[in-house]
Amino acid sequence: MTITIKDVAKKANVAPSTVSRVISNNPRISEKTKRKVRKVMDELNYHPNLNARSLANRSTKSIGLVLPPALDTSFHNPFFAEVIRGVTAYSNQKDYSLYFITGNNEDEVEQTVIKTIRGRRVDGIILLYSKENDKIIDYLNENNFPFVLVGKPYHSIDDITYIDNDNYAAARDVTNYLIEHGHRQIAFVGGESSLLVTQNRLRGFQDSMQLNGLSVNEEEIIFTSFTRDGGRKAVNQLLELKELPTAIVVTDDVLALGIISVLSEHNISVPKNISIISFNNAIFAELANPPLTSVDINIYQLGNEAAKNIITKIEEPDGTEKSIIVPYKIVVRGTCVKNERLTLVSS
Amino acid sequence: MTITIKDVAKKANVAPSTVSRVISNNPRISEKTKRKVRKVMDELNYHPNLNARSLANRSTKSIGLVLPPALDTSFHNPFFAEVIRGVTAYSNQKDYSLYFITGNNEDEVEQTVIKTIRGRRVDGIILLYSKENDKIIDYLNENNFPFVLVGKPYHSIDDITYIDNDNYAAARDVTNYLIEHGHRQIAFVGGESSLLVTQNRLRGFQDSMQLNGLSVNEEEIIFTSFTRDGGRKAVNQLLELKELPTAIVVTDDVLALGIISVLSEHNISVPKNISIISFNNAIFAELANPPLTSVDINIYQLGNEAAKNIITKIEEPDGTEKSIIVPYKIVVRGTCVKNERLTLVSS
DNA sequence: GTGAAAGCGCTAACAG
DNA sequence: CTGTTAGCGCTTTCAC
Repeated sequence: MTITIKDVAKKANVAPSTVSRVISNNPRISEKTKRKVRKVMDELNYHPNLNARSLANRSTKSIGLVLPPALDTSFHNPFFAEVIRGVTAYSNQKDYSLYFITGNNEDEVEQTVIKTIRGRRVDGIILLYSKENDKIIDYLNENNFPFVLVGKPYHSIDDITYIDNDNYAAARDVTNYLIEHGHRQIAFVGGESSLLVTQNRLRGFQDSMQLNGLSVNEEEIIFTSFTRDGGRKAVNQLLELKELPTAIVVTDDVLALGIISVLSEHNISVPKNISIISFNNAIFAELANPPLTSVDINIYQLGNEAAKNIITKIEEPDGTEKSIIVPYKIVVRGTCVKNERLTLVSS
Repeated sequence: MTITIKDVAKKANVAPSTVSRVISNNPRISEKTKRKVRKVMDELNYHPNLNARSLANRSTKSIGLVLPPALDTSFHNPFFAEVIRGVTAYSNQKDYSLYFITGNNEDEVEQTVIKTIRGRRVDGIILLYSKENDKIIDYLNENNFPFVLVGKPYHSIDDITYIDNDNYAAARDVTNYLIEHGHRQIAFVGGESSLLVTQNRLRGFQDSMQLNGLSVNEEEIIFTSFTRDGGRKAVNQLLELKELPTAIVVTDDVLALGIISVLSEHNISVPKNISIISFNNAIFAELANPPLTSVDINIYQLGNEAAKNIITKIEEPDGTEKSIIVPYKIVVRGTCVKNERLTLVSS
């Protein structure tokens, strides 16, 4: 029923091996027979069986995309859709397919990764998130399996190729920006504290504050989840402070959204009563009310570079692919203004 | 280097076929040898080569997820992340993997679908969107390839299994809801008009209006894109009306977000000056400012049922899988209030 | 430049 | 209950 390489060979009066060579565009085949064979392939509407091919040549032309566990609130983050866009653009062009790897919890994800790799379903892996003590990264490293990380590695930073922004610098910039706008009491709200991106942005924030002679209390640093309850938790904690900060550095637009909404329940208006600056410039940052002042981290490019990196790594195993830092920039919109409140905090 | 079924067989003193049977948990193998073989598999850390297996038994245990072209603004819609969550939950449990199929434009998507299917990389397809004159759906239909559609088919509705909400009824409900709240002049804003979901919701809106003796001008029906510019375009068109509507039915939360934000640029506040009710109850509907009154269409369940459907279809080709209508409900939040404006429109 | 034949790692009759 | 034997559809030496 299914038409195979043999059918093509027979009809074109050549050997199967010749057809195979035509498929892979082997230069040792004459243009004449190439044309002849291609014509027959068209007539028969032939499409190669990719499993057979993968089995024979030990290559799948597929790459595995590892996402955080589907039950995590972060799974919904538009960040992933946008990285995947970037990945797709490049991988499609290079004729690579994407395998989607996730699970309901961390263990399931890990098991799926192992099964997929050992099952020889993919030639390489793109890890779409980075967190502390991640077993997957260790597995990949130990087994010398080609992979690239989107984000900063928790350890072995010199042995792992990664694509990331300079989140530390970005967070410093952002904090400096607030300080330049007259803010002195600034809080920090981040996502899960085990996420590397949270940690890096926190350090940038802290260093900027310190270098500017500003103090940060422990209660002004908050970790929470990407839900309304998460936003509520953060806001409640802020409300308990003797004085409300005049500005907040928020590590993610989704988080900012929730905080703004909950604040307005309390009749605290952004940016009039409090300024917010967040990260990622997700697609809806411009759709928010008010539109978010946010750090554009070039998510698309992050994905695109990751794809480029893993594919060349696969195709040139001896090549020495380097990690890449993607630039960022602050996009000023409507959540951030000069501090009008008189502040008694002195350096 | 790679350890195969033969290695396991040798070490366990059985034939390769026996090992194969143990893997597939064939009941005709004694518990004793099963244990023995499994022990050896563990010791050798054996994992089957899935390509070889797929080649031999003509089944991949993979399903293809077809997404809209990555360049479409709709690609970012959190809808997809949530359906995929639903799909994942079920497919993981059933030990199916997911292949990610998309492209930069419609043709690319179609080519990728064909290559993937003919290349025997997947056993079935879940189509994650439904639009007019979709070639992919025709291809799938003509080739009798197992697939299920999330959304309503454009044609051949009796030959295609689909998972959808009753979007027509939902839109009627929503419009009735606004009318019951005193609104008389109501506008409609939808996404791309070629999307079936847009069409179905529009019909529901129109019928409700008509049945309530309310008229709708052509200019009060607007199609636009999921961006701020899209929102701006819609708002501008509304501002040109002799009188601003007191309420809007919006087919998607993302759209609603943009409209609310642009309206507030014009000092038109939601819900004070205009009520909005939208669809999907996306993850950030509750995070918006104000939180969106939205129709919860149970996206997760949509995905879950789709997975269930396609997998049983694959495993029982003679079974008669039926289409499924997933329930919806209006979630009242903060974008919708009673019409306070005096209206002269009479029925 | 092209063909013959072996083999990738697994499953599926068929036999016993 | 288990082993033997042919493939699945392709690629890849090795000849010529």
